Amino acid sequence: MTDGKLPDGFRLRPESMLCFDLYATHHAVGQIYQPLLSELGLTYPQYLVMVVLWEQDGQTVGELGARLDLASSTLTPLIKRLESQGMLERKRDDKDERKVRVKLTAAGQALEDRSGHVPGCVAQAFGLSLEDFVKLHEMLGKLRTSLKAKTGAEEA
Amino acid sequence: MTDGKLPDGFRLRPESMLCFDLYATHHAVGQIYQPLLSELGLTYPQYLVMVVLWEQDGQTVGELGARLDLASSTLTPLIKRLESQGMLERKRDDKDERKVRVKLTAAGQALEDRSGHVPGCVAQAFGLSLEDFVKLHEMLGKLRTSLKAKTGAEEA
DNA sequence: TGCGATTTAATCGTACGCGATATATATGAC
DNA sequence: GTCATATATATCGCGTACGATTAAATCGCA
Repeated sequence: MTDGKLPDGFRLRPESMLCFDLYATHHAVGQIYQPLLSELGLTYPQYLVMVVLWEQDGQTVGELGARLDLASSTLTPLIKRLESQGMLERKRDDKDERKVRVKLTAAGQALEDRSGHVPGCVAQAFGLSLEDFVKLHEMLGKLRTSLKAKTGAEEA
Repeated sequence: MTDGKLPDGFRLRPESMLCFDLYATHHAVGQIYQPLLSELGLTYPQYLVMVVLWEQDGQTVGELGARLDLASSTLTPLIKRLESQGMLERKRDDKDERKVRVKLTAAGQALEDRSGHVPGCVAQAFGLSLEDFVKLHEMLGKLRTSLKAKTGAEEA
């Protein structure tokens, strides 16, 4: 693969293209999350933001974006929707007024417990062995590292 | 994983969540495709539709949707944009007027050659060994099968 | 100190993506 | 043949997503 060549039979058949795999799998995962999250009043991207905040509260919009690979043009409206739902508050940083810090409300913190079953349900739907789970996690991480190096390469 | 339990340390850390992996990797792949496809005047989803049509021309909207896991609410406007760009034509099926058949124009067919470098460029950016490539393809396929069985399960 | 360059969010326009709904066509029971 | 049902696509409203731009705050450095 490092020579930029694909083996015969993999070329252009959508089912054999990794981009298609990721596209379709990402889709299918969304379908699994959707009913679980709608009970909590969250969309899938909103859930990811909450997960990141549950891990560390009070992050800036930029820090959330770095974690989730999202631009402010996506995050700002998304966060405002979560704010209007009472899950969090937006407040300018005291030291640096350019930054907006996102802090969970009590309701936002409480949602972590109410969502405790979600990872287990999803993991069960995955139906992967622990070995495959870890292997997949590793390979996707490696893939992302390679892709991001490539994305940034032309800018240097 | 089949017992719905995650090993300690994987719980809720976004970097360890497979949904996050897929989300972020899907993202990163989009970033790789974007500059390549913008030269061709295509978005990433539009490219996927074209790939499916290059494989077999004249499919119905429903068949395209089945391949790409997309509803008509997504496909209809997307296909209309491709039509207005002169890449394809939409025509009601003679036998069944409910169906819309999508046929490539000469320009749409010609685009296949102009896009010939894309899969190789992307594969190179992936930076995976052939072994990892095939393994990842297999695991994502297995994962999708499991997820789709789960998605349809409640409906039965 | 002053002022241009950089950083950080927000805004805008376009394009997905989906659930719910609408509309037109086809099918089947009788 | 008629009407209920099913199927195929289209439409609508909402919520992402992103590139380009804007505006405000901060920083760097002469």
